[in-house]
Amino acid sequence: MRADARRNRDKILEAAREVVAERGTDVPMELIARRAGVGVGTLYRRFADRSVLLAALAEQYVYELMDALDHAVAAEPDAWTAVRAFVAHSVEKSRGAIAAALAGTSAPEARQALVDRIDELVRQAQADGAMRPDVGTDDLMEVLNVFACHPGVVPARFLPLILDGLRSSPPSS
Amino acid sequence: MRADARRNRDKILEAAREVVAERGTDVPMELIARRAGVGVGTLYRRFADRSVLLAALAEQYVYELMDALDHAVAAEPDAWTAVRAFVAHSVEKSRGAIAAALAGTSAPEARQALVDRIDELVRQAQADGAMRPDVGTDDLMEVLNVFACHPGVVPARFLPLILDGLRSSPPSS
DNA sequence: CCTAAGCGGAATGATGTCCTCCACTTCTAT
DNA sequence: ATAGAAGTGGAGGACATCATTCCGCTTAGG
Repeated sequence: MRADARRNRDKILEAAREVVAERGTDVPMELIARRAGVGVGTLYRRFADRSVLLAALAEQYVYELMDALDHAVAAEPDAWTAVRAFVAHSVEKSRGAIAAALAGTSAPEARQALVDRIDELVRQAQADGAMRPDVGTDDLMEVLNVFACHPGVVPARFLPLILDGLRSSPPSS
Repeated sequence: MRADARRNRDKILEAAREVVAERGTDVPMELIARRAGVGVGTLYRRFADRSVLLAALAEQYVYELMDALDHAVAAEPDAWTAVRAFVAHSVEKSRGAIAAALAGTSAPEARQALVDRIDELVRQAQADGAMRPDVGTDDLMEVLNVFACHPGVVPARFLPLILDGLRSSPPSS
């Protein structure tokens, strides 16, 4: 593969990440191409069609999220703090792409591994008594997904509210 | 206006409410017509185009939300409890249509009146010390909007979490 | 029973998007 | 330096989706 081709491929993936994050997975291909500064022809040369491009994105994301999780766990001995850090990082960093990564049909085994690891951490946080026992990893994923699919909301503003809602023993009224 | 025509008009509005709630405001007109059990021709006879239909929906909703608010306030002496009741009712009852009602461009004065009344209640709840002082009516509206625009989430599951996050003095970690 | 009001849904035309194709450009190995 | 393989851009064909119109038929209701 020629060096310039590789560069373009990277630019396309980066552009796709941005545009998908902003406008969802069914954004016109031409927008992605333009954002990457290439023609649609080039895009299609690298990714046979939209689904292939999204699959590549998804795979990239799953691995990145896995890394982020590892870092959070390594940096924070407390499970709940790690969950917070991971969620905050993921939402801030990836936005819409999370949807593609988690809800898409690509790389199912890697995705499952990620979900399993998150689940482990969630159970720990619950065992520590820091997180409500009546919400699970699925709920966490759903929250991520809402942020992912709803570009309008400002994560910095709402994430703390939602994370507070996930904590244990809020005043009961 | 003939009696059958009036009936059809009502069926169309009801169908539009359902379909818009499920799939958003840019749902195909034919779907609305089919759900109502009429032909598209009939739909267009009553509502000149999509924007007119949405405006009618929006107006209807704003008044309904206003009613719901009145009821919540009348039934609950406590402001925060009333906020909870109102939000829960609105989300459960209207879903996507809230978006049309609150974000749309129709009936701006009625909408403003509604927002003002909600704001009043929120301030009261905050003055009572039941609701975080660092979130306002705008945030509440945004939450409604997220539920409205994201048909995938189950309100019964997530609303309590979010409302808990809006409450005062959650444990601080 | 007459007729104005109403009705359904095929037809039309406007948009918007995917993806192909090919004449032209750029790399890079020799 | 240069051949030619690899890469590129973007116009355009094919297609799908919808909004809206139109008109021959049906029906309410006086």
